[in-house]
Amino acid sequence: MPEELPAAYDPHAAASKWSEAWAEADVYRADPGAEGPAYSVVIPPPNVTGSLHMGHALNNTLQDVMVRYKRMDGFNTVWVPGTDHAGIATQWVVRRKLAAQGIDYRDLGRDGFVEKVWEWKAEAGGTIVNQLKRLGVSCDWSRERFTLDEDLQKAVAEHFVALYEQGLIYRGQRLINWDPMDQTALSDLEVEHDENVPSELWSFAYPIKEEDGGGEIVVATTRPETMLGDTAVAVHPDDARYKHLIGKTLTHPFVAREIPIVADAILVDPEFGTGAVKVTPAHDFNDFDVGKRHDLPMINILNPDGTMNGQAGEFEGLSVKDARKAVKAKIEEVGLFRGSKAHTMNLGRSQRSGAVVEPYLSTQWFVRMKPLAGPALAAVENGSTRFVPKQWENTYYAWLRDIRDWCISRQLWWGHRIPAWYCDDCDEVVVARETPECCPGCGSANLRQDEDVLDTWFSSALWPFSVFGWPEKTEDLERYYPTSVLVTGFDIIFFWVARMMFAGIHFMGHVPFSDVYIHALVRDSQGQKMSKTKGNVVDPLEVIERWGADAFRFTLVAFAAQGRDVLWDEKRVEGYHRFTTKIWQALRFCFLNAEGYDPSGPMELGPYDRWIQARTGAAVERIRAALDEYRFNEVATESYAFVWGEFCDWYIELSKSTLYDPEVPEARKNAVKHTLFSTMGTIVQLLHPMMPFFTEEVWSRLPGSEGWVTQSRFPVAADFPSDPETLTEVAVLQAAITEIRRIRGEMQIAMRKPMRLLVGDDHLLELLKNHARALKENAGVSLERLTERPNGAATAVVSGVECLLPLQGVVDFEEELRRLDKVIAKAEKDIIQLDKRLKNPRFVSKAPQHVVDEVQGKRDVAQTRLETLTASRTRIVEAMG
RNA sequence: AGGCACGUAGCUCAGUGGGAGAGCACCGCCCUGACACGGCGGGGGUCCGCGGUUCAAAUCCGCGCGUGCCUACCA
Repeated sequence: MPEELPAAYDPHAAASKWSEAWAEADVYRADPGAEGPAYSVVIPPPNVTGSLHMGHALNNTLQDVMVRYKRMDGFNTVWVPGTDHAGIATQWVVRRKLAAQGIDYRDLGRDGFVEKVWEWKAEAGGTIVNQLKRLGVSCDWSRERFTLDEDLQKAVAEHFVALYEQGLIYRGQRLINWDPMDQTALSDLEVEHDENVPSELWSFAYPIKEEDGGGEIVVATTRPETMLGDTAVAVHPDDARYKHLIGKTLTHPFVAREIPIVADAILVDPEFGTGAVKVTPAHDFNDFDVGKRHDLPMINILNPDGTMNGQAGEFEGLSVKDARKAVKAKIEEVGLFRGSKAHTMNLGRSQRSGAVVEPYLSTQWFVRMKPLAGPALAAVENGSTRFVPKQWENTYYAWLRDIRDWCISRQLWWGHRIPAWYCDDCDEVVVARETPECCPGCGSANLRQDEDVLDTWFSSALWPFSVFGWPEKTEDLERYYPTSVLVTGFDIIFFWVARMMFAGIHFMGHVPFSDVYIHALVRDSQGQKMSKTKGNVVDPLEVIERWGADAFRFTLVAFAAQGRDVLWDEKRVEGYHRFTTKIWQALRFCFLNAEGYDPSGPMELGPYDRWIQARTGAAVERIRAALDEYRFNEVATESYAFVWGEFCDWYIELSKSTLYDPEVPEARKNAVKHTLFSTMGTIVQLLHPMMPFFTEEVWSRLPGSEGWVTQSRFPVAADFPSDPETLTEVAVLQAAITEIRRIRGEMQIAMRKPMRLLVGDDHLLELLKNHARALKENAGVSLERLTERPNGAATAVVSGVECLLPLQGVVDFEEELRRLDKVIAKAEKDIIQLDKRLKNPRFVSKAPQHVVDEVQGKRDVAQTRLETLTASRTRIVEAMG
């Protein structure tokens, strides 16, 4: 061996060695001035305080595969990494941390708290970045961004102010989703719905005023406490039961209020419940609309913390839960209770805190979505951006077509402060990029900035261009926007993808990415979503610890079939770890046989060398095609099949017959040695996007390899000459070897027992003669011309030609008889099946000619085979007497 | 309620109109000079069910059953 080759690959040593080397040489730093078409990718920024989970690992591995491939393929490639400030999530984490130290975050005040968050960010923010690095991602770390970086804050301010100036952002009092635990507004998307929550449909009566004829009207509700905020009861205008009551007045039993009975065909389904609906405009989205239609008062009965406020009268101060109990008790006490029945319903909860979300009347900032959604919709419809797999386009369409205005203000301290100021001395609202000195309305200096921050996704929407310096016109922005592909999970198509689309189109005049690759969720092997509460979370770093990043990444790629969830199974990682071992062993083989290798010496390619070259070209083509179409699982399985199934199983084995043959001239041997090394080189190039550390380690040891594999040129199929004749010839050889091995296997004849292969057909004999040594070494047979039929022989049919393996003294004839009966049965079955089609006149007349010919050809082959085998059987029987 | 996926070997999954595939698991033989983390060979499947289109269906269409996910204001 020309140099010391360790017995096994050490993934951890290689990982640290190569990540340091690459970082030191700065090989992944993008240069906008360099040549090549741009290929740019921005990372979906993980939460800055988060840690790497399987979703991140999958997401970033797939991006890295594409980025490394394109970089090797001559593109001017940039992959911008970064992290997200993740408003609610991060605030929540720090709040809890402080609470654990006995500190109430509110005591710190806004500035003090924000300072604590920055401290935490400094401490924890590096975690996920370092974990990503361990995964081996080839990000340009010099371009790392954080969504709260100063220049990104500028971008967000620009975004907000510009939309405001264009009338696309407004401030208004609306019913919004309120999280009483975090005490902040949420967008519709941040509310998750628990399905089929058991509940009760509880009925009570509102007394009709005496002057209006007295009596009562019964309503049903799942939230009795909201009756404190009722300002009407609605019935269907056509409902005969209630028609006469429309316009009558009801007396509220607990608060000094009279409420009307109104007719509303939109809200009321006469079939449901009693057909009469209590209306609480300030605490229910439907009722809010009813309130607007009928100009009803909107009475807010809740405090921000979810307790009842002064409007609730005697119930003030109670939590929703307690108020519900108390209201029910009181209604029963005054005799208005009218029954209850079980009911299941959906319950909205805060995605983050889990608190039951209350529809809540409040003044917030909103983005007017309709004008922005239109172009974002059109861009996908007209193909400017395509989703892979395509089915996700429907999801995207559905949401944008039915979009509602986006509530972007959050009552948090951590995030982008809303660039709006209110004048204390007049009603002026100032929305500005820079802090205004004084009120433009009255000149007062008493300006207060809005206390709230913006929805985190409001800044994420800008990510594909803010990371490149927008709103400044930078060289990066010019060169790398729009980006090439966005790789992300389907769970944030609405949150993020759609919003980047309209922001990109609106501000940059161009979609932010041409492709959106949507990958699946990583689940456990039972198909369950991984979650801490279920305890089925797999930590990617532990997997890397056990098997190395290369095998781990390869597994993720192999699992990433389009449109299917990844059901994690660590056995697969073990399998792909063995794959690296296998390649390592192949490398050892190369070195063990490298003696006398002269890269510049004379070379004469043999058939096996030409064969593996042609096969390599075919593999390159398939792997490139799979990469180009994001068929990641095929990239992995095609590579695996080629390396193991063709290079190791066949080429290396066949090469031995050349290398170990003293008759073969040196030039042929030199060509084999060269082909071994050069094919190893191609293999690690093909595998590099998936297994960066391993391939760099192998590459570094290959004689003649220059530089780093990560900077080498991705293989091109055209560089590998196709050679149909050799392909056919070797295929015949493989068929012969396989056939003989099967006979040996089935008849339990060990390889070390030599056998003779008798071939009568001249053409086949000539062909096989060229491979006599390969036959000897791989099938344990010596080749002879068939002159006289031996007494009792096994029959191998190779490309339609009968070949005999004399069994005299090797095996019991009974064995061969049993084997023959089996293969004869198979041949008969084949013929019956093929005949079924050929004897069908409609098949012969209607199917394309080439298909008919193909079937006929197969039938002929099977027929010959059957006849040969039957004849052999007869002879065996005769030989046995 | 609507929408979208999915249902193929024991397990995890490829396979979108021409005789059912891979990996793992299983069985048999083999420690042959890269590799036993290996080699060679083998068994195993009403392609969820029913109907239809077609010369031909795992593949296209319809209905049904099952599973998962997304969206939705039924009080």
